[in-house]
Amino acid sequence: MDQAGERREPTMRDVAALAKVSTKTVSRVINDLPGAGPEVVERVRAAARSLGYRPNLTASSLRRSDRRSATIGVLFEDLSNPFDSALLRAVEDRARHNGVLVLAGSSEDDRTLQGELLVSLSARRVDGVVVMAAGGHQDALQQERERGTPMVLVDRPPTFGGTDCVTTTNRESSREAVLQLASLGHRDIAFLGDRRTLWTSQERYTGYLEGLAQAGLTLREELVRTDLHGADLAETAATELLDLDRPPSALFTAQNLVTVGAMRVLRARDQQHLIALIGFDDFPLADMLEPGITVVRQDVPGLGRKAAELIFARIDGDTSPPVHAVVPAALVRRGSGEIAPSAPR
Amino acid sequence: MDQAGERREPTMRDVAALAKVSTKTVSRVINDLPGAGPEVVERVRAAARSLGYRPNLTASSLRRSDRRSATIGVLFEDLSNPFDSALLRAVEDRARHNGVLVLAGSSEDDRTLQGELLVSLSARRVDGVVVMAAGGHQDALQQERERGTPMVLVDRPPTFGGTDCVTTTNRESSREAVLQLASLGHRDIAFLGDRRTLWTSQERYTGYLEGLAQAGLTLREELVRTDLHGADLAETAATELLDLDRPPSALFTAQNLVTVGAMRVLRARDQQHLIALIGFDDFPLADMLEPGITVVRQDVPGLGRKAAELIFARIDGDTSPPVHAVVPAALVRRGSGEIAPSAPR
DNA sequence: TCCTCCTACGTCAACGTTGACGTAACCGAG
DNA sequence: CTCGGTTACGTCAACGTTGACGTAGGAGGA
Repeated sequence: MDQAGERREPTMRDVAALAKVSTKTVSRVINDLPGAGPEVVERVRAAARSLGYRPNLTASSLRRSDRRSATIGVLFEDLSNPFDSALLRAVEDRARHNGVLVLAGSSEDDRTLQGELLVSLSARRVDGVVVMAAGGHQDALQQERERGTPMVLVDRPPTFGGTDCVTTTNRESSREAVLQLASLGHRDIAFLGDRRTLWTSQERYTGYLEGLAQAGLTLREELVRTDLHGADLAETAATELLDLDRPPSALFTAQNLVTVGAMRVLRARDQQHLIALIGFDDFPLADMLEPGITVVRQDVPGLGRKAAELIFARIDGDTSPPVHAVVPAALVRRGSGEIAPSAPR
Repeated sequence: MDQAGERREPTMRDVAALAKVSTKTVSRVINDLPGAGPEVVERVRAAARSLGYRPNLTASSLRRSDRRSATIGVLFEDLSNPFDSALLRAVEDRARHNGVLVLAGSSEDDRTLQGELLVSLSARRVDGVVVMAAGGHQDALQQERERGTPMVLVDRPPTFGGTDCVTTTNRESSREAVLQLASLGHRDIAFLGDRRTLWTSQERYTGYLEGLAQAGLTLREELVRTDLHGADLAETAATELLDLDRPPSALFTAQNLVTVGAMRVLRARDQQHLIALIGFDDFPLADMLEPGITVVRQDVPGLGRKAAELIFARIDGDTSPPVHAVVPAALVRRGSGEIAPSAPR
């Protein structure tokens, strides 16, 4: 069997020859354009079928005036992360609806890699890109945007103007989580966050501060731990926090993997029923744990749908002012966030 | 700001004009081909940079003799499923290494949709496709394959010849799981499986039968439940099984979501420490549950890497006989699979 | 000195498709 | 019967790029 098949793909010319018409007429039939009589249409269709003809979209988009490739780029941090993949899926569904396919890539939160992928995408002349911006400066994104590429940022807003974005209620929901803990009597609430370069981390931290302030609590700086990228760093930080002379009675973990790391530590010390925990971002089976993990759940499909809507509107020529859409997240109470402080001091 | 930027992309012609050379020379410089003097190279590079020139890969691949698009298609069941997305990520990493991007789509185990996506991919002239075949007949896949498109199937083998595939040790690992349960004294081991049309389900069921036979146990047909697509159906089935007059003392759940459904039921009835459970396919946090869930863990990155290796070899013209690569899975003992039968009868 | 070979370019056409435009045949109205 | 309009095609060139091939000029050998 020929894996690298040598057969030339049939072209419009082949179909035209078989149907005894011009290639232009074949083009009309294939694209359902008027100007072809019924019997010619039938003849062309039959010829195309018998040759196994498939239109070549790359040639077509090269020649077409709108220059559309019917392809968009999606550049997320890590496609194997449940958050990212759920987002991708939501975008994909909306894209399919428009007959558009998705070129997907993982930037690993690395600006260089993100830039390279962006170049690869633009070399393929995608109609637009949906990007989860890597932390730090966004020069490459801005440059691409200024070249005219329709662009929507998700999860994190642009640091430059003129570009749509979709984010969640990071600050408000974080504040709500902290207020929930405070209302139970917690006075020592720790913050464990991801990289400080990430906008979401900053926003969630701000929400934490607002929550403390609103509850009349004072910030204990030693209870704030940031730059915890990955569950392992989170574990270390959680251990250190719990080993303090005056340890926190509640933890607010501001990211997925940070929550997991903190959970591991609590379980290892058998403190999961003593120390309250609220995490940002839901994860599968959070309800099956003992206790169930209270989380701020983002509306991931909602984020993806909105991002897709925006990018397709822009591709279709919508020139209204840039939008910053905010999709509300919700506090899901499952137990771990409803633990009262054990021994008030 | 112009979201739908009207600026025409600079072309080789523009660069050539500015550098006062022919487009062919620009082509040589851009592609690092010999036949351009050092100062011309510098002039062209400068012109390209100042115009912000970006090569148009679609035009290039149209004209090139090898006709490569440097893009492959990936068609999985559901990109938001952790198994699928981990697989995608592994393929993507290998692809990036070759300067290749990935067009990704979810077929939802629907043959029609899979066929449509396949057509979309081939219209974009992808260099090859990696497919998780939808259940049932694979006519569309076979047809595409016979047109000469390099193709590798993952997770499920082709029902037609001449095509590479990569699968895991479904049967052997299932047998091992059942033998593990039998060795603890379990005689009533239930099987809960996904759609019977799926090859993996069939293989895992066969492994279950082999395990029973090898342990000298007789099959009780009422303990076999299949076609459980999704956690909800699995819940119903598990409930019914546990309500039998002579309920199983151990469950072998042959798929991800089926395991989750069964777990929910066990927990709801507070039997998670009484009834043994082994699931096929690992999932995040399986170790954090009480008890930890014993699973057959597939080597997902290994599967993805192998699939990518095969597809790129074929794209590069490897015409050796088709391969069926098998990546070993491993039994991960965490507790739920090590529960002995409570009251032997 | 003349011829050959090589280097560094340029010219031209073609990849598969479609926009712009041309034209022959036909139709209905005046 | 003529004229304007419409329908159903066809012709041609161009999208951005590269393969095939041509050529001027210089280097080098006999």
